Amino acid sequence: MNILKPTESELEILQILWQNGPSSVRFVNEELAKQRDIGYTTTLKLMQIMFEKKLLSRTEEGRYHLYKAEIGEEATQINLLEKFVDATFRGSAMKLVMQALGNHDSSKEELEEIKKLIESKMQK
Amino acid sequence: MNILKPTESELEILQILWQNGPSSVRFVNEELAKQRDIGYTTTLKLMQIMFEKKLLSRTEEGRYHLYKAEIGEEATQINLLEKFVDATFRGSAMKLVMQALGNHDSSKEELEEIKKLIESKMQK
DNA sequence: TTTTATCTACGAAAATATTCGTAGATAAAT
DNA sequence: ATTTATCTACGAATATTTTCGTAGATAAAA
Repeated sequence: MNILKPTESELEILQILWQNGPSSVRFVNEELAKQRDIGYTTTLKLMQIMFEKKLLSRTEEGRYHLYKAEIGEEATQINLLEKFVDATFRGSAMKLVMQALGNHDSSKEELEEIKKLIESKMQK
Repeated sequence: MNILKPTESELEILQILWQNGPSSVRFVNEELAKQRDIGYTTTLKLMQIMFEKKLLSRTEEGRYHLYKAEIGEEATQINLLEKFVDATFRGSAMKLVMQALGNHDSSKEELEEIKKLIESKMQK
């Protein structure tokens, strides 16, 4: 569907919408403001631009708008991951995985889950 | 040492220097030109800016300069990975690993290597 | 009904990143 | 020795992203 790469600010907004579902500008702005300084009209403008780009859709709910992410979280992650692996790890997803496993603590359950995935892939 | 986040163009240049060792602007430009349209003075300017930011160092070799990456490849990867995981996977490195494993083919040897790493982590 | 608060639309400033033209110096080629 | 090629430095134009002020509309409060 969408091949656009969201900017950093856009991704922040998408995250909030993915986590909370369709939301008003006011709500998104308040969430963003928890993380950093940002004015209401800044958030509004960003979301309007994203609407033009079709990254978001919106419905009129009385006087205000309810915005909804038009691109899926997982599809976007895959898309961005692809580009990130190319740019940072010269295309080697394995290098990235090793790096991520090496530098982030993870629970036994998570490791177990990954192990299972690997074993299933090794079958083939 | 360096906490700066290189831009996309800067990362491209760093990759070339990491792969080829200290290089002239001319060489870096030719490598970049293989990937996309870019003029010599554009590359020069980028590298001069990176020199100012201390991302690169340089030595005078006769009439021209030899540039060298001042930040390590692995340290940079770890740094960027950290930010990427936060921005794209809300901090869940495991999600990223699963996604990367799921969407990229990998050889039995590579999978074996990862499996070993996981097993060694599970010991603890 | 007048004031106050809250929303959208819009334009433009500010910040950041990328691109390139021009000038001056030096080496290489003719 | 003159021309040509190649290098650096520098400034500025472009492009992209982020930020916010202002104006107009409508609802809520006083």
